[in-house]
Formats: sequence, C-alpha cells, structure tokens
Amino acid sequence: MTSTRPLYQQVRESIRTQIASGLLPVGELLPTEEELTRVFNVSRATVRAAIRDLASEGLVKPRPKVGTLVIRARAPRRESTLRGLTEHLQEQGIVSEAVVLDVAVLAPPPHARDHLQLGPHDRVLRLVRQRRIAGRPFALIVSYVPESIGIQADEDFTVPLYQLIERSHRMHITHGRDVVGARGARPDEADALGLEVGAPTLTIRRTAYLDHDRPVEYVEAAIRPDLYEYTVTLPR
Amino acid sequence: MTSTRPLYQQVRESIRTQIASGLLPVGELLPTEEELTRVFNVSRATVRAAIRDLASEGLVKPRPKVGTLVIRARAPRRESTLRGLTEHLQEQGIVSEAVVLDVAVLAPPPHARDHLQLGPHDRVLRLVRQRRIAGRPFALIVSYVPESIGIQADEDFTVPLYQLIERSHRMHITHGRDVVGARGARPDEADALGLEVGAPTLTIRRTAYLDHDRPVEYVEAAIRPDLYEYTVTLPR
DNA sequence: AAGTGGTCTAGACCACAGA
DNA sequence: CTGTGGTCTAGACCACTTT
Repeated sequence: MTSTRPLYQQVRESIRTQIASGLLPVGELLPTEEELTRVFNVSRATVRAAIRDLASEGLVKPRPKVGTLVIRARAPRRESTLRGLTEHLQEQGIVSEAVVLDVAVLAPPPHARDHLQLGPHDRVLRLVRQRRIAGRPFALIVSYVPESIGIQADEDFTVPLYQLIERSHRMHITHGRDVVGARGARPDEADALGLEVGAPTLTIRRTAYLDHDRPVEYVEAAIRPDLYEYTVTLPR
Repeated sequence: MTSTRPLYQQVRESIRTQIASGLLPVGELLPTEEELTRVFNVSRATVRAAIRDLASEGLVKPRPKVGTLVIRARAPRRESTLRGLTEHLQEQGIVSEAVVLDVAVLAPPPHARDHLQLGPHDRVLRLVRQRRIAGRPFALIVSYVPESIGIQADEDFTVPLYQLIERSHRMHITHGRDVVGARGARPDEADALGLEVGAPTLTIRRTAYLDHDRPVEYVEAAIRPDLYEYTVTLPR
C-alpha cells in the first residue's frame, strides 16, 4: 500500500480483489467496518468510502444493523454510454488513427440543418475524417458542429471531438441518438474505404445534445462492416 | 429543516429544488462547499454527501480546483431499453405482423451455443419468424432459447418472445447486448426479404440475459435497410 | 445487552486551476 | 498567491437487529 493513490481506492481494490478471488464469497458478510478500520489501519470514513463505491457498483449491499453482504463476485454489466468511435475501439483494445481530410465552415446541407435545429442562415463547421485500423481505412466520418459552438477550424481534430466541445467550453453533452442502417457504398465512400461502389456499408447517424435538448453535433459515418460492428448494451 | 430525515438528504433536496427551479442555472457553479456549509449550518462532510448523490444522478459535476458545475436541470430522460423489434416499431406507430416459419428443438449451431453458454449436449428451441410491414416482409428473425428455459414449441409465438419468457416463467430479463452490422444478403435471406442475393442488409445479433448474466435468448435478424433502421438513445 | 451500519462534527493537509 | 474540491482522521451518538 505504498502507492500514491487515495487510501479509500486502495482499500476498495483490495476488497474487490478478495471478492473476485472468492476469499470473500457471495452471500457472506464483509468484515465489519470496525474490523476493516483495524486491518487497513485507516479511519472508518475511509473504509466507508470504499464500501460505498463497491455498493454503487453492485458488488456489495450494506444491511443496517447486520453487516455488508457480498452480492456479486465481479462487476455487473456496464450499460452503454455515448462514446465516439475512438473510445469505443479503445475499449476493445483496438488502436485507430484519424486522418483529417477536410475542415470547413459552410452552410449545412438540409438534413444536417434539420438535425441541428438551425435557422436558414446559420453556418456549421464541417469536419471530414477517415479512421484507420492498422493503416487500413474503415470509416469515413462527416461531422457537423454549429458555428455558434465556437470550435475553431485550426484545432487538433485528432482528439475526440466530444472532449474538444466539452473541455474548451463550459458545456456538457447529456445524451445522443444513434440511427444505424445499411446501404450500398456511394462512390466517395467506396473510394475512401477501399470498397466497390454498392458494397454493403454500415451507416451511423448520430445527433448529440446538450442539456435542454440543444443539438451540438451531427455525425454521419460510413463504415466497412467487416472491420467494425456497432455494439450496445441495454438495460431492460 | 425540522424534519427527522438525515441532514445530507435535506441538503440534497434543497439544492435539487434550486436547480430545478432555475435558481441555480445549468452551466453555473454551485456555491462552494464552504459556503454551503455555512448556509445550511452543517459540516462539510454532510454537504459533500449531498453533492455526491446529486453527482451520481447526473445533475452536477464537481470539477477539482474549479467548483461544482450544474449540468442538468432535472433527472435525465429515459434512455433506450431492451425491446423487441415489435415493441420498437409500435413506439413509432408502425403495425407489423409476424409469420412463424419454423419452430423446432434441436442442437444449436456453434455460435448460438457460445452466446448462450451452453454445454455440448444442451438443446435449444429455434424459432424462425418473418416480420412484415403492410404485407411487405422486412425482417427474417432466428431466435434461440435454451430448452432448459422451458418454452414449449406450441406456444403463441406471434406475441413478443420476451413477454413469453418473462410472464409465463417468472423470470426477469435484466439486460441485453446488441451487435449491429451490415453484409450482403444470403440466398435464404434474399428469398425471405424480397432482395437480390448480396444486396446490403442490416444485421442484428442480440443476446439477452437474466440476473447473474445467465443468457436466456440469442437472436439473429437480417433486415431490409430501406424499411427499418436501428435507433438507440444513449446517455453520456 | 452487544454490536452493526447510518449519520454527523470539527478539524486538517494536499495539489492544482485560475487570476 | 488564493481558493477549490479531494482526501483523511478521530472522535461521537443513534436506531435497530440479533442474541
């Protein structure tokens, strides 16, 4: 325990390991908080912070006046959240590179204008990127961001666009809607993806929103279905 | 504050009300913890417990060295949940009909066996259905359910399979994982969907789980992309 | 009666964003 | 530098379950 990590996280990980290994079996009670305080030589508040985290993960369940019950051996499902393609791939241990093909401020095409709920004179930043896995292009991504958001055309677009939007401005993306479909590759897509025109292509259209349902980004992606599939975990 | 409820919950509700009413607008910072300590006349630990709850609800987001940002005015909307195609279509006001093409109990193909985590001798109920919108077929759906679940081959498979599993057997599906892809239609699919062989087709592979991550259903669907798209709403 | 988790206080020190 | 949230301690009292 000589790490620089916070104590309560060290305690949490230690308990988590003991649960996963079966040392603390499902159905049994954790040692009491007072006991853990002694074992780890920390204050009770620290022990409780660790247990609180484990409880919010669904691994344990404190029962007042009884003890803290171990209810699962390992982390339950994680529901899907809105992530960029990059983050999604990173989770699967896949490294991908981004190539910026074009950046421009212009009048949006009608469907983009609709999705972003823009007026007839509003302009957008359009960002065209190609993503590659191991040098092989697998996705052509066209993003539209309202000019009013204030992203400059000279930013570093190799980092996730979300982070750019959220960090540089005091905004928080709350949710997004994805529409996933399939169609034959158009000529420009076939060219960028190394496919024949008309070859089956996976398409994703995403609209991301700030609080109050204000659209902040509209993305169209055409993807090689042999190199990527869209995965989502849903609660019932 | 003369209630008997815990202090931190009273503080939490008070802040929540001020956020909902717009007194603490989205995008602004909460008063500092020290300030809240004075205003509510409680210790800092109590204030932090209140903020922690609000943060886990997604209403606020503490930013170290900056302050605690209000990111939502009220509890987030309902994200997408696991639904069958039928329910999904119903939501959009589309009426679809199901045609059962085949029902059989048999040894599962290897990939279905994997997804259902079955042993080498377990058998499954295989259900092949075609779905139609206005008489036009748009989806070919093959479902696998472990024989051990106890669904009979003579049930009414025109109702959503989930309801069959959950209602008649007192089980609760907790979550599912969808994998959405695209590929050219295979001959059997082209036949059932009225497409040419090789025409772009949307595919969905879904595994549904009971508590404890026990798989209860594996479904493969091939879909006409001109008649259906896969839509999902995700929280950030 | 003993022992548990739930709640709460009153301090303290830290690293670091922002001016 | 100043102020912020992040972390941590060492106490305390409570209500209630279990013995």
